[in-house]
Amino acid sequence: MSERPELAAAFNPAELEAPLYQKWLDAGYFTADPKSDKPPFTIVIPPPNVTGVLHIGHALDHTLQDILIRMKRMKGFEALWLPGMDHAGIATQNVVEKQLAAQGLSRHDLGREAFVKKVWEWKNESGGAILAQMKRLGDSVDWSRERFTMDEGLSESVLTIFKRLYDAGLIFRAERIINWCPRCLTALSDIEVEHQDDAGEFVQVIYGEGDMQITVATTRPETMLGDGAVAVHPDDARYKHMIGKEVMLPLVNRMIPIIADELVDPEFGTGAVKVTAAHDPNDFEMGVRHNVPFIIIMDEQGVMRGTGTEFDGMDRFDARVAVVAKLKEMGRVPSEKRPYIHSVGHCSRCDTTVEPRLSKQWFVKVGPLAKAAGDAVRDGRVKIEPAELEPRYFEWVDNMHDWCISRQLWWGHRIPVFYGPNDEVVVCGPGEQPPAGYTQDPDVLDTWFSSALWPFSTLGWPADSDDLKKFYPTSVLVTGYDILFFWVARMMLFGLFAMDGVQPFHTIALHGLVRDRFGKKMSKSRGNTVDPIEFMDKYGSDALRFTLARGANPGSDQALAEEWIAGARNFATKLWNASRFAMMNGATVEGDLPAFDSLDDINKWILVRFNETLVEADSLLEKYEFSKAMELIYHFAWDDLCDWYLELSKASFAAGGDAASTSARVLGYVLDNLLRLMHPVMPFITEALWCNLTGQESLVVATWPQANAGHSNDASTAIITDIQEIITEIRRFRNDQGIKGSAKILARFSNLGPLAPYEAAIRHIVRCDAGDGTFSSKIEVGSVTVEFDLSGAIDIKAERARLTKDLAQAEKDRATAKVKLDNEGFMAKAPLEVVTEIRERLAQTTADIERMTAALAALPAQ
RNA sequence: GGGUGGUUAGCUCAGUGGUAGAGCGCCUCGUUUACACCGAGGAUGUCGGGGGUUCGAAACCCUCACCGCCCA
Repeated sequence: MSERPELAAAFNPAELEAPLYQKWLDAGYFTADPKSDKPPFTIVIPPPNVTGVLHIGHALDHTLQDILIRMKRMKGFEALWLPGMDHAGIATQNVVEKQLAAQGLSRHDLGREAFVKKVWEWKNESGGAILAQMKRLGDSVDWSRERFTMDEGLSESVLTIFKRLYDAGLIFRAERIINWCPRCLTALSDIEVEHQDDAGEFVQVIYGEGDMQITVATTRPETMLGDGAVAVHPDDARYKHMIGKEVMLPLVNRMIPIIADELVDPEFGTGAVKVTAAHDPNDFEMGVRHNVPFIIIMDEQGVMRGTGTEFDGMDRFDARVAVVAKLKEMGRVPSEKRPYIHSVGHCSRCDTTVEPRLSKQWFVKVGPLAKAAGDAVRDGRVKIEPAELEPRYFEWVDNMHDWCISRQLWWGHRIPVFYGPNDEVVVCGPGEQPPAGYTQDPDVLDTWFSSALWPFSTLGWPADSDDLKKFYPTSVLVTGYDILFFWVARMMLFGLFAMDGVQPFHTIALHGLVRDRFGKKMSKSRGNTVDPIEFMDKYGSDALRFTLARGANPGSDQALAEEWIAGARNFATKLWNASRFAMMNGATVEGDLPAFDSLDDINKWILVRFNETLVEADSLLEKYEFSKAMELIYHFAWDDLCDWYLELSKASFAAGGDAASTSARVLGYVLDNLLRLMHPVMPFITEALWCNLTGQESLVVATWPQANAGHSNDASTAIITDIQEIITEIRRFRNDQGIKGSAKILARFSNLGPLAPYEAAIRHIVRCDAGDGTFSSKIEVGSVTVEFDLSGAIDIKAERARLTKDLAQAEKDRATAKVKLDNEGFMAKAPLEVVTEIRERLAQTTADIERMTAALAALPAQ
């Protein structure tokens, strides 16, 4: 056996992790080679915001990706995990604007060019804090390929796709109702708007004079100043006679028509709604249909303008109060409901109430693109895991609205559109120049526009690069279901278009959100957020990773509590100590593994159990069933290996000789392969242990464990199960009798049968010596009898209680079995193996009852 | 309003037709030379309510109730 450095007595992740990561970097293990003969396996990281820090959701997302990448790397794939960051338009601009504000400056004081320069400076100095944190977590990303959505290559991709879409008629400019954030002063796409239930008001207002009066109901009374009509349902008997006539709009004193439109719900409110075509998406639609004027009554900041009333200059919410007060004075408010809980849109970046606003913006015409994106999933080219989330995807891509892509910001990809003196429009692709005298559109593109190109822009597109040829389409996209629409669907839209119908990924593996210990959503306002860095400091990255992987059932949220992570740390410690023990006893990978048939049942059994665990866990990991795979591995390592195999082997290790060296070789094999299997989820501790065990350089580039068909279906499993049962019964007996754990007692075994070779192992575990004595009490397990010499000190009361309890359970079980077997329907229709099983149960419980009844009778009365 | 997921042990969750499971927590015992970040033993559930299908239902169907998420 070769010399190996002794393992530290205690597992100390804090000391272990950073040097190991550096070692991996230095060795270049994470760098993928496009010229390799190996089949590719590619994941592009969901690019975190350049402003971001690692939160627990990233930790989950990255852990799952790293598990897949590390596993595939070991399986012989050319594994590429491509890292990078998103420029995060609004978020980043906000950060820098805040810094300026601290100096009393706005971005306008600097001017556009200087401001953008400032943002770049900020990015270079303070951006990307998350990258160092990813190293802490152990992400095996290829740092040589790190990308940024604003870098040169990606900017070229943006220009290229913009022009192609424009030329294909899929990008257009139009005046439409868009979501406007009066604080960020920019347009937002539908999905940048979060709907919350807010406490508002629901006010009825009487429009008109004399005979021509109609009462409308609204949650936004201030917008009445911009009303162009009143709408009712065409079949509404209450209002049929008024359709086509005009009413007086109060406060403004303008005559507006009453129109009929199917969109109006006669059941809702008064059945009559005001139509503010420039400030509400539904009203806009009706406005278009009925030629209602589009009257803009607010400026960009949500201040009332141009109504020609006393309300001009008031903030929209102040105006709401003032308008209602005035209408009340006039006796025009017959009813008012407050609070009225209804859904209101908020800016996803700053939470300001969104203002629908008529505005000229650039849009992507999503119809044909979304159709292709839907079809790619429908025809199976792209799989969504878990499949239960497919309906959500379809619901969205099949009903997608045109995508507003222009943003009134300075930080981002500037829209490559130039306007001539007579409103000519020229779109410039990469390297193209506009005609002299043309001016560029001042707006930038939605951040998600460049993110949508991520799976191929990062690989060199539009150039036909080696990377693109080797690594596209990517293998799997791993992300939270919360950005299925923001990001995933958009990559499908653009990927299929740009890559001539080749999908950006084969599989979309969706995970859920990390929630607090009670399953509540984490939020700063609730104060229930957790910091993954803190957990890594305290328990190690492996523990955090294992916890998150163990909680990750496909597509569903997971609760997380600090104790769970402590538990995973305990598991790591267990693994450490078991490995130390194994190596103290000479566990080795040197020499051939002895022939399976030559082994005793204990060694056969652990090989069979490992093989089952490997096959099953491997298949689960391939199906993105991380939680179930972790559960299997955890129980194999802790229960089978530590609690049973190591304990059962102690006797032979203590005895030394051939048996000990055989077990040392088997143990070396199991440990070697278990560490390989666990490496993707716990890379640090497994690396440390495995290198120590095998003397090899690194587990990162070791091969994945091979299943061994020969290690299966063996009678050893039944024998070990019997041994476990006997040991458990003896332990129960000792416990019931109040015998101290360390105390050795005399025992005599009879009828051990095939278990006879393991008597020493059993005795060692349950601390029962052989020898002459007075064997006054006994237990029976199956056909085996164990008699004890308790020097007459048996606790009869405890023994009777135990037997009585077990007897009751056995009688209950027998009754259940009997009912089934007496049931003609069951006997006629149940499958044979089920009937056989119940018959066996009946026989077993009957025998148990007989035995326990006799044992009870034999107990001295007391 | 449309869609969708859920309701199983104190808590968080597995369990898609054949005697109810895990982790954590709880109780008892324990300084047995890997590990107290441990070991051994134990307690705890008419599987949300009601109906149905079936020899057999936590699981399949219907219905009700209550939670959640997405979209409008």
